[in-house]
Amino acid sequence: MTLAFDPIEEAGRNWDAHEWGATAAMKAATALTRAHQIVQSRIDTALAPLDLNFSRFEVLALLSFSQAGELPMGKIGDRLQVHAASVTNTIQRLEASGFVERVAHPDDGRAVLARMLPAGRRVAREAAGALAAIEFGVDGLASGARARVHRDLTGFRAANGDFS
Amino acid sequence: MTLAFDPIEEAGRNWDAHEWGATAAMKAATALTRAHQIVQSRIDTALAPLDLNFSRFEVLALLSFSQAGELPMGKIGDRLQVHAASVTNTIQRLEASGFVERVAHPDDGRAVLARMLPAGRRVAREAAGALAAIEFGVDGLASGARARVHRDLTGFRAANGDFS
DNA sequence: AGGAAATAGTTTGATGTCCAAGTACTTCTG
DNA sequence: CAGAAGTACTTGGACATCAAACTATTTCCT
Repeated sequence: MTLAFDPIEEAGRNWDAHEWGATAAMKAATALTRAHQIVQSRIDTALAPLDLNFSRFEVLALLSFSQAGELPMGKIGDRLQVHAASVTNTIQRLEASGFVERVAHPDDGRAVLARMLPAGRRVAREAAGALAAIEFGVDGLASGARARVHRDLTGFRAANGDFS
Repeated sequence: MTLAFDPIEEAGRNWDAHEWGATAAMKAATALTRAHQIVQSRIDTALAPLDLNFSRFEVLALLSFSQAGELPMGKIGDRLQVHAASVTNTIQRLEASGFVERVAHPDDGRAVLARMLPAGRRVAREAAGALAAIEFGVDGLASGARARVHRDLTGFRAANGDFS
């Protein structure tokens, strides 16, 4: 279903006509939402054949980059900025796929380590290739636009306390 | 939980170190995702006291802008680019809140019209004010950045067939 | 040392989204 | 004009996320 006009521009005209205010902000926020949906959908499509979605891939990538190939659950949640319950769910899914295992933390009886298994390391590399091949879904952004968006959104994230 | 560094930059360094490729694309896509999460969360927080979320608000806005204050379900899905099943769900929720009613389409026995009720029209206006007050969550983007992001992402959406 | 407070995870329940299948109605076609 | 094909919507199931309540363990404080 492709519309013959930009629904965001149409919404902007209506927004103005009704004097609802902040039209430019509305258009920027809505464009951001739509663009995100497109990117996410393309990424998930590329990862589906590998029995992964983006969340699960992010966990595998994080474990790939860690020294020992293992991290406590909480650390994973902090880094990926997702809720602890979501981490539990994601790790269970990865465990069911045979990509990670859960082991007790040696020094802290409360903590659980997620540890990468060989199949996980293999699929992570493969998934990275699949994502690079589709340019993370943003090949529709020329390199200039890509850098601008990255820079502007990084400033936005900083302004909103995403990191400091 | 605020990290003391940008996790996206950190991921970029690891990505490079492991030669996983397409680092710039990865950073742009990830920044887009995080920025979207921030905006969405701020919008939903602003709308929660009105018994709305962004999806339900979008439907009310669309109905507010329509001539008769009513639209067939399918039309709503097309415009907002969401699945028909999601429209059904969203309208049921709005109906339960007393914001819309569902009536049979006069000319097409298959179709159902969602029709705005007075309470819906009232809350839509109120919600629009609440969103304008927080600048749709993008007040962290200065007007220059806002226009750039809007323009670049509109180009991206067009390149991906979001409209033509 | 010993109880209060903090921390790490899991579980449960509410939301929301999509896909696939099903129902009902309309339009197309020979 | 009857059967085939298409369209509009709903339903049920899978999945993901988050918030709140709960368990277990550790740390802090006197």
